[in-house]
Amino acid sequence: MDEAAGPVAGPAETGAGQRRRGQTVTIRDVARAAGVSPATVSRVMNNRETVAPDLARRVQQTAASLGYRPSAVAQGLARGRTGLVAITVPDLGNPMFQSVLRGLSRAAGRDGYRLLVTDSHELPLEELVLAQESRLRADGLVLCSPRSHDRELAELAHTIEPFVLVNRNVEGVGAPTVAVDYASGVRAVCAHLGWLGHSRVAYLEGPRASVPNRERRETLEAAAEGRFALHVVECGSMLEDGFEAADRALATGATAIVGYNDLVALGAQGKLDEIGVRVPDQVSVVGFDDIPLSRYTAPRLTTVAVPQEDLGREAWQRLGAMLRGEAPPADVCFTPRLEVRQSTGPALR
Amino acid sequence: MDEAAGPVAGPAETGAGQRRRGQTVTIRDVARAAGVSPATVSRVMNNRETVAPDLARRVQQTAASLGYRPSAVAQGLARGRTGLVAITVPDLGNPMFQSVLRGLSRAAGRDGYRLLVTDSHELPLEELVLAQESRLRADGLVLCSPRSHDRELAELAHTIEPFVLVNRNVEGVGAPTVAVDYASGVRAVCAHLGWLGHSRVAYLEGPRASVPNRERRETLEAAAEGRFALHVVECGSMLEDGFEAADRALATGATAIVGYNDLVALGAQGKLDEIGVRVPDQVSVVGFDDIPLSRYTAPRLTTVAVPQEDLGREAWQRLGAMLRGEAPPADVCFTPRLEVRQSTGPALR
DNA sequence: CTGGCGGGAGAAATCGGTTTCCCGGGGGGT
DNA sequence: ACCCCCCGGGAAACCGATTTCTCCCGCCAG
Repeated sequence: MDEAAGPVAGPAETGAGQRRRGQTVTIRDVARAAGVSPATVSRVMNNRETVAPDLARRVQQTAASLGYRPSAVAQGLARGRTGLVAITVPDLGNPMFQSVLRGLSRAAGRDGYRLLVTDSHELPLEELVLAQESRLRADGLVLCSPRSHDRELAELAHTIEPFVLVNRNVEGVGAPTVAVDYASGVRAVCAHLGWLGHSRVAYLEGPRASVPNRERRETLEAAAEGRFALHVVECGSMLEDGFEAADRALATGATAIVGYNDLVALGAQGKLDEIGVRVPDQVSVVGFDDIPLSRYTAPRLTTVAVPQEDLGREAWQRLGAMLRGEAPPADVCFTPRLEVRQSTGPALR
Repeated sequence: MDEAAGPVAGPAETGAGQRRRGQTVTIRDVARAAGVSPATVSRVMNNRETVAPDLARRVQQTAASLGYRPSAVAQGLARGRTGLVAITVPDLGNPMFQSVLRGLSRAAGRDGYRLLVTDSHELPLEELVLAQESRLRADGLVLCSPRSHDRELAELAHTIEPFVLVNRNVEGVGAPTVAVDYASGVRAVCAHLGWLGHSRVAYLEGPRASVPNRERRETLEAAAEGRFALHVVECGSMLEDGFEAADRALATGATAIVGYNDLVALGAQGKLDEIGVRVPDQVSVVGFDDIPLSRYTAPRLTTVAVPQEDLGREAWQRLGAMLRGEAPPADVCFTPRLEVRQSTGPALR
């Protein structure tokens, strides 16, 4: 229990620095202890070249010995930038968004920005409020797959600028956009299932507020026309939702189940396994996103692969540019790739 | 109602409130427009009772019509609190930490705090630097399963206070702690495997820097004494690591594989499936954490279940108390529960 | 009628840095 | 030898709020 064995403390305790309130060391304390002005300390801390080398060294030593660490908040106020990027996602528990997060985190981190993460819990109403609030504490915002209505988003757009939209296009909003052409993914799925001879397909529908969901459903409906019967089953976006919806999907007589996302598909697959329905022998299953786990389940999941980390990275390219006052790169739209694995097979006749 | 009492400063200056730099509406703009002092605007915005009702209303209307939104940064500086909590995790991609995050986010959110999330990418060296940096922008910190050495952590503890430790005990650090008694979990696993007749067990080891890993390994080694042969296989903390380590685990002749966590266990299970080794008929698999997916894989994973969201919630209880200046509740240590599912079975002789 | 009391609101200090402005001095050019 | 320019560094304004201190005014009691 060696208590005060402080290896750091050392030469502090100079008669100068009496703390007013807390024991935070301010720039003024350092200035006084080093016998210079706060301005000089600031210059030294920011590596301005206009300070004489020996003076700079002295200030640095003083700062170090006092354990001075500049207040990020005060810097934020003075500089007019916080060094934070806010990101709002519908569900932090979804690996898809985690990957986007990671991509963003890596890219922004390289430029010295940190992430302020907000989970809107799939609630369209809270979403924009949370986004606004986060934006207030950050320099920019990434709105990931927002569930809000176009109109509200457009109305409040000016309150969250600068921001980037990921996984969603909104008419009348001038924000840079990073999107995915899910429709082409859906068509690939249909072609694949058609080739395998499936004639009854069930779609496990995502949250009603989700725009990607609507897009997937509508594209499925359009592609199904004259090729196979499509049954839309209410579901959700999480594992449990898929698990519970599987029964209803089977009840439609479908031989192939398309999940709103991989979580839902895997949840359904779990249920099928539990009730002894073999995948893909009896029923095929398809997901969206290609979350890392899809590669490791048994059977491995056939899914529409989205370049998740790229989404985050591209988002930062645009947001970062705006923060630097540059024009952001043009909007980008990724074309997903159908990753055929083992959860799909010939239709059972 | 003396509206015209000319406190509106700018007589000659074309009366317009010209913005110096950006077009941010400040409290002074509102004050000028409403014909009051900034102090009064501040009082109104913070619902202080000492303002006459009609004046308050007028100020509110002015603020609204100008679209005034107080700067969170300036408030942070003036109030001495930012309303942010920082949390540092080794790997955001691990569902285990996501659940902790969610628990923390919910609990802290109820008290009006937002989360600043930092991923240390399993790098012990960066970890504390990142933590310090985050702490600077937040009012408190939650260090989740830190990989750093006890000594460094103890040395730097004062730079990140107030903070709470999750999933780790550190000698000589006065921080409140929320822990899990993994040792008892490990013993439960051993009892379970022993009962099933396993005599050769492989442990897929996590990151070297992970303290829970060391604890699990050592407890396993101790419990194995005289009961079964234990082979420690180098692995990691992610799906791919488990996938790649599975072969080496099999090569030891083990009939049961214990993964460092669920991801590793599931990765290994994926490999076993791929090479045609049946689980649990030929080999049993056990994980740690009980991430949501473990319930849905085929076969469903036997795992040591940790109350993940509770960890986050309890962490906030302690941090929140400290931020309020109260004494934090006593340290807590959860006892995990062995969740026996389908990935474990009798040993193949 | 007057002193005391209290509530409402403004002036100014403060929070902890950054940055502009300005001044004194040394060096170089003519 | 003189003048100008440049450079290092201090004083002070500023960023946008909060909060203390103070003042003014009206009301009530003596």
